[in-house]
Amino acid sequence: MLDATSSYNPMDLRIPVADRTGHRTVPETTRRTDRLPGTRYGNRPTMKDVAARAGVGLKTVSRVVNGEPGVTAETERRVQEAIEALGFRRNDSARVLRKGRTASIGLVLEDLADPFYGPLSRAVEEVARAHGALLINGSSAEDPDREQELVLALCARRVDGLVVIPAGDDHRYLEPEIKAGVATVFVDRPAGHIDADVVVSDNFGGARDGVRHLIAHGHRRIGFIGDMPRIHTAAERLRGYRTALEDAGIPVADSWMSLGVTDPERVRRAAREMLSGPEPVTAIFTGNNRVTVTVIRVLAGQTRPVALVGFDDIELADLLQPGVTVVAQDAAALGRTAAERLFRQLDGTLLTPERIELPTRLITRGSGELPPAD
Amino acid sequence: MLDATSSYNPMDLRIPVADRTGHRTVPETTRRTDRLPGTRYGNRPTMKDVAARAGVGLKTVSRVVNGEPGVTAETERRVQEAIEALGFRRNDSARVLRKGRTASIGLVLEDLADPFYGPLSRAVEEVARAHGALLINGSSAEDPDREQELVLALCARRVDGLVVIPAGDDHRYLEPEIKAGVATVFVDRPAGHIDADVVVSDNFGGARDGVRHLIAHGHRRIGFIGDMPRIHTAAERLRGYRTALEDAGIPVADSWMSLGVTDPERVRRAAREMLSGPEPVTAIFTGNNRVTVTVIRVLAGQTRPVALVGFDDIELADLLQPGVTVVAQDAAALGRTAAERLFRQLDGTLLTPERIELPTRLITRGSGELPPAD
DNA sequence: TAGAGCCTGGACAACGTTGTCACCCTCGTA
DNA sequence: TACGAGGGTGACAACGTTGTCCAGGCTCTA
Repeated sequence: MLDATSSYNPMDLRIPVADRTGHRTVPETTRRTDRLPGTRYGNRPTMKDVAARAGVGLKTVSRVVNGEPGVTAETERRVQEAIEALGFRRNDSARVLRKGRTASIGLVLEDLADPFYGPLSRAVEEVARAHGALLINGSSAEDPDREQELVLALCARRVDGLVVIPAGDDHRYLEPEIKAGVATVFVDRPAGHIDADVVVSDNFGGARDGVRHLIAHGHRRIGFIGDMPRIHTAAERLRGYRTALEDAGIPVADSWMSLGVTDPERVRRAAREMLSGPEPVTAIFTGNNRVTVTVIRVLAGQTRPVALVGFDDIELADLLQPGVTVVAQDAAALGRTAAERLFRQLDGTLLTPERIELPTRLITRGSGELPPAD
Repeated sequence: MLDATSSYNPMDLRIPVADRTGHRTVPETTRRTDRLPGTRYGNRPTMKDVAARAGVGLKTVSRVVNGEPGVTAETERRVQEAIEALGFRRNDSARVLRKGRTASIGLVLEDLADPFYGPLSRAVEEVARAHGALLINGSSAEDPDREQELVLALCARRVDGLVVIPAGDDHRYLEPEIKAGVATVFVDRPAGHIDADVVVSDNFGGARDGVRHLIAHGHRRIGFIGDMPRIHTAAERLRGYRTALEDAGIPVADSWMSLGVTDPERVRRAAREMLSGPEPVTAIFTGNNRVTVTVIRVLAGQTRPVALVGFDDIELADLLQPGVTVVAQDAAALGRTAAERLFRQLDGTLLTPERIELPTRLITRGSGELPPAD
């Protein structure tokens, strides 16, 4: 992972999973000597330099820079002049060390490139901005180890708070951090084995309603294609699917369900399988946006019309023929709610962890209203 | 912007545009007293605490934590034990102050929620990760002031480098920073008034090819709907459009062009206008993904078929009727290339600023091959 | 005129870490 | 026994900022 040929070699952020201290265990050879003293920060001027040039004390410069009272207009002018002349900019690293707050929060999600997480991330950023904090992002790529590595690196940076979309299902490694005062909110999926704030969509209810919708339009054989049930959202949606069928007195056939398939090729195969055979499904419920998109492609190649309801809204869904009926969740609202709770934790106005469930919305556009064709 | 009712009040990151020092000018009343001494970082243990507990010197703890040689197995064991018992984690803020590198880079883009920037951002993150650095993201919302504010806040944090998708067209404010050693790469659009690394798509060539494609299919009256020409990409695409028409000897009518419209309502109106009147256009070239999506909706409501080529690929474009022909750019490649150049600057292996242009690709799917219907 | 009180400014320590350097101990050799 | 070499260890300063505290000069009043 580390590029040993590079001479840019900052502190290693990779934290071995077995190790909570944030220390490196990489071989000595990948390390480089420190930058020479005097070249740090490319020789940026400090407050001391400004003070010398303005002929005032160090603290006076600090006062001017921070807009603190107690400096005459004339002194302030001299200081400003020196600041301008030297191109001084306050070093927030030192400030952070002194003040104990970093004014930054961390967001660990699955994949920044996923259209579902973009709006979520942006919403978190906006709330952070409103509170004067910057946002540090990281993608876990659905890998629990990488999630932990990222989270602990952020803790070592002493971010004030964490918004985490969990990849793993055990977050006890965060206990010491939370105890030490790192505000933490889990989004989209709950935390594992620890008591923490959680903001999720009503995955169960949404999936159940989506499948009920298909049943209401006459379908009895309904397929389900979703992610690995070890992912909480996937499991909940599967549970909603099962519940809807059971409530309607429809026994579920194993051949209708495809779990844990995620790459397009396997999704295609799974869809084709449940659409063939002696008792093919007449409708499909898809467990997330990526699966939906792939299944749409498969259905476009079918002669017989097959009904479809997907979890997550997708762009242009209304322009397809037929329009795609979906169970939509509000990604931005998830992010916003989570971030707001985070800052309320930091305020101290929020004390007991809570689980918040945001409603989903069924959007009918045609594909979910097709009658069964058998 | 600052939430004065909140008791979480970290250092203000908003930097007045007229002021380069990073100091605050907000009214005194929004400030709070410092956290009480002793409560900083929620009372996290330091190396000193670990040293005391293990009965060793401070420096020995540092050595163990950093995997430096020269510690006996027995001493190391005692230190590790103390680390474990106290839940110590190294404070990277202090480390950063001492070492002069932050192992983080900043990415300022327009909107994290835009499907074009998600993959770009992810690509930058991956490269950063490979170099052991974290990524701090910020959205400028296409506001030059906000861009500058963000960039300078990141500089105050002493990020090692910056990847910037400019919103403004004057970046002289970055000169002192670059001189001070902050690596900088501009992506998607060039920097204004400074000499810096730039990675862009071939906006001119892509647009020209797209419009040529329409001309090759018999169109003579071709509309253009794009963003404000003050945005470099928009201007380049407009230039490509004009060039293609001129090369074909087709005089351009003002009524065919709609510039600077960006919100869906105005895009709709602009499209309808160029589709009505005595000499309606028979084809439209759209300047970016958002405009394309809106125009698709308008065209879906038209009885007469109108050809369409859009800049930027969009998801599901192949499943629409007809499929949408686009000029695609590779967002991930833009991000990757930029980030790699950034780290080469930090290496010192990259000395002179360069302009890199990545090719675009015309993807024909049907909408661009419709013949003119007049 | 003296004392009180305010305004301005600066010296100093502290935040938690790392680099430098010197110390001590052990071991091997003269 | 004395001495040098070398490995393990810790004291100390420094990174750049901010909070505390105090000094000196001023104004105002009794």
